[in-house]
Amino acid sequence: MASTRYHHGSLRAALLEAGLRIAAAKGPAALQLRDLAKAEGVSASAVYRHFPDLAHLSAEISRLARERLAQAMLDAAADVPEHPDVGLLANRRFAAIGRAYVTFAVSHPHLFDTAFQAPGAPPSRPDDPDAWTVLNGSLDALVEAGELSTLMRVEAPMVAWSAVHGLAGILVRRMPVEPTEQASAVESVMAAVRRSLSLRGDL
Amino acid sequence: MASTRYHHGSLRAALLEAGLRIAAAKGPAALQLRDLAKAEGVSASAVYRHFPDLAHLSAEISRLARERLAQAMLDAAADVPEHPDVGLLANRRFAAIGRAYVTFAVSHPHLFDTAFQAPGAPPSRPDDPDAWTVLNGSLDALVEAGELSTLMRVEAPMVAWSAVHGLAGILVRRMPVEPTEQASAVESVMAAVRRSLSLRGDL
DNA sequence: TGTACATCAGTGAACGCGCGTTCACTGATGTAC
DNA sequence: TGTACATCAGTGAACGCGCGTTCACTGATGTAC
Repeated sequence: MASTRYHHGSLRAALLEAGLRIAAAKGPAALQLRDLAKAEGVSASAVYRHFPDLAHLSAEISRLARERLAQAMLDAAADVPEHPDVGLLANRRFAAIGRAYVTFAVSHPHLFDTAFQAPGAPPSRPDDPDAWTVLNGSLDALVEAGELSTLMRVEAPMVAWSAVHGLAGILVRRMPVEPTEQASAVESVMAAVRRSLSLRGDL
Repeated sequence: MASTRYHHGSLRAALLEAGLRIAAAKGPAALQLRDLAKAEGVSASAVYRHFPDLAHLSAEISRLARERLAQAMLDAAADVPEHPDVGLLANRRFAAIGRAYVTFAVSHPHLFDTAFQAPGAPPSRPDDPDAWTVLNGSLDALVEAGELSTLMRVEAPMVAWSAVHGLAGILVRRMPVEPTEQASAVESVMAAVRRSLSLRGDL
């Protein structure tokens, strides 16, 4: 219905969506102004009605990619079924968000790259949701449930994030890991994080 | 002495060195054929005497960056003083190569990016030295010294590498970590890896 | 309700730039006799 | 030892391309009266 209109109506949002699509398919280097405009059937100069330049546009797309990742983590945590043992539940949710992080990276490697590429301009607003905040919320729940000591709580974010972020990066670039080993690699690293934080091993 | 000669003499090697210098200073995106040629005072087309195209040249530079990283790990291990307790020594060397990995990334962030960027072409020969091999050698030494179980040995490479690679990536992109926290973040993650592999805590 | 007009959101041609690459060439080097 | 010549490793001008961006413009929209 919007295809033949002279006024697009929501070009800004449409450009961001097209950017996510293009980035997911071809990687952040494929975010080119002319291609983004063409994807929406619009002239290249129309983009400048909504963004000062390409750097700002791709910064927004990068932020959206990070938000998708964070949302995948939230969704994974919400998918964990309720359980009377709140400690077990908190452990399972913590595991779920870690797994979701790696799964997102493997499923959408180009989007993962887009999320953590230097975007050339700072995004206009902070990530919402934000992966770091989601992780810390999960750790707070573990402390509240008495599953994680307040001492461990201090270093837990860096320990957990380093592990899953590194694993994600390794799997995305397919470094020395064969595809068959991927699943076991994920479980190995998740279990290692739990051991290093003295969390339960059996979930 | 080679500056005014019509024949450069060792242009291939010089281009690779210039590439490392440029990549270290400005990142892998700055590896442009004309700039590389200019850095050696040579016409752009001279490059084609030594490389089929830019993709192959940058693939070699990327490989050299990875080799530098691996060499930094080897050097760090070699710098650990000898000790009668071979178990302690193996632990210290393992810690040293992990620290060296992160230190290299923080000290040469652009080179770290260059090492793990998709280079557009496969390198002409395998990495030598190779970081993955160095890591595994270090783990073998731990097993030989009776410090690491053969069961843990299986998953140890992915666990250790994920942690340091992830930490390196986080610190390089300065995500939510303030500079003052960097040193403690490194020690936290290193200690976490040791705990997760049931290695000694006191080195 | 209808009309005038300011404002908004597009068009499309053009610009300048810098990129990787090609091409015909030429100076330097090494080897055969 | 000196010379002819094939080969190697450069030059430098040119090409085509695609990029982000600018500019004068015009069609569509909404608001005041």
